[in-house]
Amino acid sequence: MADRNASDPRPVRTITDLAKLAGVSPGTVSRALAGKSLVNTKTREKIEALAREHGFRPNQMASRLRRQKTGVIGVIIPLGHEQKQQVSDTFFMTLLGHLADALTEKGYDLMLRRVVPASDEDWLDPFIGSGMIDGVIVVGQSDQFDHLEEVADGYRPMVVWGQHREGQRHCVVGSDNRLGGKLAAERLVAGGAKTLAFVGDTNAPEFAARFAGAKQVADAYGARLDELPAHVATSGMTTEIAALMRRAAGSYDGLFAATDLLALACLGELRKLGRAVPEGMRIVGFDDLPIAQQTTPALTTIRQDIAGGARAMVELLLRRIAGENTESIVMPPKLVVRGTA
Amino acid sequence: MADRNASDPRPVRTITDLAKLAGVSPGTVSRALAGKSLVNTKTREKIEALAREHGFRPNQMASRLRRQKTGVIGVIIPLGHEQKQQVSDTFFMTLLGHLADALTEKGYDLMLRRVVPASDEDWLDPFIGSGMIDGVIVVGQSDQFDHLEEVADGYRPMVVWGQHREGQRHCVVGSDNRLGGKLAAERLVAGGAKTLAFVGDTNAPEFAARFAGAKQVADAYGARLDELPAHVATSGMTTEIAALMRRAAGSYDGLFAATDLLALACLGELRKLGRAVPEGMRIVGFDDLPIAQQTTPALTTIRQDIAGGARAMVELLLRRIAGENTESIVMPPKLVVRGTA
DNA sequence: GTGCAATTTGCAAACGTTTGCAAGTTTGCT
DNA sequence: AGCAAACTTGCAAACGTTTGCAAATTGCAC
Repeated sequence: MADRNASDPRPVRTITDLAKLAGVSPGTVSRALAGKSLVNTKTREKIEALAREHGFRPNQMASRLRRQKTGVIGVIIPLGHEQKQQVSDTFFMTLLGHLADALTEKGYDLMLRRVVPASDEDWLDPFIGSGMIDGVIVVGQSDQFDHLEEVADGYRPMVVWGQHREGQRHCVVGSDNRLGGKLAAERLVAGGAKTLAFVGDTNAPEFAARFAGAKQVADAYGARLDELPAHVATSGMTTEIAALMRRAAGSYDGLFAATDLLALACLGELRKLGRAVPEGMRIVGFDDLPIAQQTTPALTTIRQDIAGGARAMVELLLRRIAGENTESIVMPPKLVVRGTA
Repeated sequence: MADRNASDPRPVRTITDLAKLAGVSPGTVSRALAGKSLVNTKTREKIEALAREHGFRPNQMASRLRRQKTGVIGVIIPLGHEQKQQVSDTFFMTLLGHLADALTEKGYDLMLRRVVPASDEDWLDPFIGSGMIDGVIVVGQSDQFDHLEEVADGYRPMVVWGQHREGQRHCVVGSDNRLGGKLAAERLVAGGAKTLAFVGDTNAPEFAARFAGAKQVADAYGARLDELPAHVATSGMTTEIAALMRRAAGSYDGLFAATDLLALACLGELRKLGRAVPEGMRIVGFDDLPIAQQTTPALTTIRQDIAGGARAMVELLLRRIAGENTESIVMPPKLVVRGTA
């Protein structure tokens, strides 16, 4: 408590202050605090003690400027043109949580930015060129596939979460959405469903792939698969789904929802309409968010390994920062059978 | 496209490079790019054009060091001692989303850090003292109330989300949890419930206040209110709640869950046990997360204004950074009546 | 043309670290 | 003792900006 109180006449702010106090040069203090082996154990201990006593921390801004390395990874979330689309999208937020953990573990800090590409052509470059971050993770491709390709040509340390396309140039990590779609459709068909509907907006590449996979299976089994465009915006989603379900309840016996959240909404609406699940309507979701276990009946869904994906993105990014060239990673999703299909 | 391609032999990296190109001094370039009025319109335009052409952005690290201002706000999420407690806690994540929006709007960047105070005594100071952030927002008090008080004495630009206690020294924004608890209990009692249980861990100050409020009402109406300690960890929560509900189903006719997520779990388990809601058991949650609308029956709950809270925190923090002294803000929650009570 | 104010610019000193190099010190060995 | 090798330390130059001050330029009125 000695010198730490607010009335301290001369707080120790810089490494030079501390050096004077310890009777050594700033350079030595720097080395001591950095834990380098070049400094005598006794002086190091003295300096460390002094630093602790005065609550001194070297200024990161200066350090990072000098070392030309920020120790910060930018995480940028492009929001679709539907303004507040994913304000609280559980999936992205969960991914973000895991990213934070993975980055912390590797000693990096995380700088978060949410942007609306539609309203700002130049959404990625200012972040990249700011000199504030060593690399960037883009969470979701939104409708910016081409722009990402372009940026990737000139900026190496970038990893994107999203859908992989043959021959693309930006490094991406994501699930095999097509496979996921197949698994979902297979499960529905296996349960006896013959007329299926895909609930979701196929403008997003991920969703389009899920639909394509399901379509392939449906065709193979001679089942029908229609597209029911629904938006993932949290507010208003309920009423949209309600209308959709009223129309759909009679026409289909199997639902493949692009997202657990959508599946959840469908489930709720169907129940209100008195339609039995899974007997009258089988449902498969996508993501396997924690809530999927909580519904009744619990949601049958396609599991994405979010934590694993986050770890993979971080690892890839660090390798890229180190100068390596990395391939994209496509992770296989898994069918999780519960009560709705 | 002229000089921007990768093969550019001498990229324009520093303000000095650009200065040479423009035939002026670095100082002038700096002033021009900063939009100061001290520079001739013609030279400014020339410099701006050049900057655009070469895709030049001044290095933020250097700028911030020099100006002693980072333009970054730290957001730190203390995780309870139950390690992965809120890995994907929807409430905190939603709050985070709104914080990101509010900060962006004010021209600040957001630096995210998640810490486990239990395993690291010194979780807040390194962030504060790093010189990387102009201020910090702490999302949730966890069990660190005293530590926050201590830090607040020496560090002004800090705002905390959490529970307000009479005479506390750190600036806090949060809901009137006690009032929320009262509203919940009142609703339960009004529906005819006589033996109530609070589901949640009262070690967290927020939850304790919710319990206290409910207790007060229960006492006033001569109803019973027991405490059912349950943890909010996402994994394992389901089984814990399952056990709890098996024991509770017979003994109570009203449940006040500390969180919508808990309420959801209870609802699911009770349904499995064949207990009718709300007829056999009335339930009130807390938060009013989007999912609360999706359950069947939809969840009656206590609504917190998350977006408003986020905006308030940011505004308060900026005022504090500017040197003002600010009072805490306690926001009144609202009862949202739906199907479970 | 001269004088004086108003504009524009350049100069150079910060901001607080890190680090290559060289000087200084200790240690170990003959 | 003497000398080389190993270990510690100090010095000073970066990192890329911003900004107070002074110098240079311009404009304007006399």
